[in-house]
Amino acid sequence: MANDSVTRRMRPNVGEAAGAAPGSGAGSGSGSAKEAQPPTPLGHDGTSGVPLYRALQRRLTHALAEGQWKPGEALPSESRLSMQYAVSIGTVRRAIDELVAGKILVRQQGRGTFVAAHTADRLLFHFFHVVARSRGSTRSTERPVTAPREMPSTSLRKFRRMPAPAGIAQDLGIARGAPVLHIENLLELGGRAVILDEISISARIFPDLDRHRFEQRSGTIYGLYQQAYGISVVRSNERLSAVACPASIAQPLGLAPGHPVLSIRRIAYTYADRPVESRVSWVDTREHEYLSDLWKNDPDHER
Amino acid sequence: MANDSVTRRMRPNVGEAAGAAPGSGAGSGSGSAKEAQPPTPLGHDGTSGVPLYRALQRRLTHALAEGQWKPGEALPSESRLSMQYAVSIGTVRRAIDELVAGKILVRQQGRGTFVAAHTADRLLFHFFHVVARSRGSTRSTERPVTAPREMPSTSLRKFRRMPAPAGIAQDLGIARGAPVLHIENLLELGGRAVILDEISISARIFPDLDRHRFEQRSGTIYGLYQQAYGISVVRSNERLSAVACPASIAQPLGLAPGHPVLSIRRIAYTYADRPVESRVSWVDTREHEYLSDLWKNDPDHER
DNA sequence: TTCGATTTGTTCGTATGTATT
DNA sequence: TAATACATACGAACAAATCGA
Repeated sequence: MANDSVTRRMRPNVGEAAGAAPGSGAGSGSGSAKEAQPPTPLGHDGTSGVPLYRALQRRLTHALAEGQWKPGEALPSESRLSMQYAVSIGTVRRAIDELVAGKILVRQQGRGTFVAAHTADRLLFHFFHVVARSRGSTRSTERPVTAPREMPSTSLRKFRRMPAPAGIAQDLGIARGAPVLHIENLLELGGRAVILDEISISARIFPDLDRHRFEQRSGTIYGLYQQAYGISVVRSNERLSAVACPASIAQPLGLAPGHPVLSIRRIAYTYADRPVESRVSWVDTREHEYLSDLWKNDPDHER
Repeated sequence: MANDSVTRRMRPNVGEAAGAAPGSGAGSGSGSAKEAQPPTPLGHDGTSGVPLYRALQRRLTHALAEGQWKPGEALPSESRLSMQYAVSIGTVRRAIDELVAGKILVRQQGRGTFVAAHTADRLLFHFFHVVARSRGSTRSTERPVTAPREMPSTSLRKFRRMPAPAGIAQDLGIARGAPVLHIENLLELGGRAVILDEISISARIFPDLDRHRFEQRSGTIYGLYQQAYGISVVRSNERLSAVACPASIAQPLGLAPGHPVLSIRRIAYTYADRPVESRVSWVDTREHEYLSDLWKNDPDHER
């Protein structure tokens, strides 16, 4: 079998929680420790039942929530992280794996691991589920569901500050009556008004956001949340129903009142499952439909 | 650096594609080959750019499609698979990982890895997305979205054989006019008719399925497909829209014709993305809604 | 353009922990 | 108790992509 020089570890990190003289360092030869940060061991006594990689994952998630690395920025390399946290590189990879699967991080071979940013692409494929109605999905060519999604153009219709109604307060986890910003946004697809969005966000989380700033944003709304307020929407939860269109909604959509529309109640969350936005979308599904591909995964979604 | 005794491998499996005398077996020491099956190396010349674990994953998927292991049965253990395919156990785990994530396989520590079966639970959490309308999602208690789903009771309304219309033929990837079974099923939730399903399946894939066999099934419909015909639905794709309820649908649902209903077009697929079923569901969303939790993952969904 | 350093991706191997039978 | 099987963790080597000198 050869090779007994390997340090016979027995849980490397049994230093109990805080404190723990860093220099001791088992594993990975003593030398070359120059310039290296003192390792910040995970508080992990091995008896807790929590796997190491999950503890690290949690640590990374918290760091992300605190904005330690900005969207688009690179995390420290895997080898650096493995040193900083005194775990093996495999454990680091495992911790990152799930964050990548959740689209919170993005890995690029040869470059690094990056915090996912709210680009138009991401929005389209991860949060925007309304597509042109397709009869005859091409088939035969193997790539059935990469529907040619289209970037909507938006126009702001209302922007006002108001006290949170009960339902929205509950959605956002804030007190009833707390100030919220209520935004009404009309979305066009193919030159046609298709969706009316009613967006509610806590005014405390988005201070000094006003009509002008909202309209002058350069990218998507979630991009604005992220770039201007450091809030990354990473997940959303939607409940759909078919209802008769209220008159106030019907008008901007060019529908007769009472016409069936798709009503979507979405709650959008940031890192620690904290709600950020409550949104009701009214969708005219005469020419469009809601696509729920639960789920083609994305094993091979090149590009 | 010490330790040069490690076998200097250079791609173990370079045996070129088919044929390849099995006995030659590079890697994994010569001994202990008793009783072991001759390894069936993956045709993998290392230059193809296809990772080993993905080749193995494909191999496993094909084996599943052929019914090599029945639903509920255990696969060979990871160590056995690693011997059979002459890859490391880590590579086996990696290949299985994605199948587990896709709910095609289920791992149980200490027991084995099993082919997912269509139990009621699986149906409810993976394919059935209509839940009672919730105002005030409990919040506060950390487990927000494990909605208390309810098993629907069903009653068959129609069962007939007919030539496939164009749209359904396309959905199912069969010739127009080929025989299909068309099934109409009414679903009740809480003693109330909520969903009308119109199901279309190829009669060639489900020979001798008749009204009686369909009604006498013991479990879910997908369970019937699986147990009686060896066809496992592993994925589905749904397109939703809001429409005015046709009279023929309105009647069984106890709705006025023209009332808004949610229309869901689903195509259900088996292993190699082969379509199995085309279904249109009409949902009365006055007391229920469609839940699209894209996606809470299921990192910690104990139970 | 080439080359080397850096970083993620793949594969192997080993040891040990924990659940099941 | 012992054997089996999956789960976690570590480490090594090499492949492939990227980027700057």
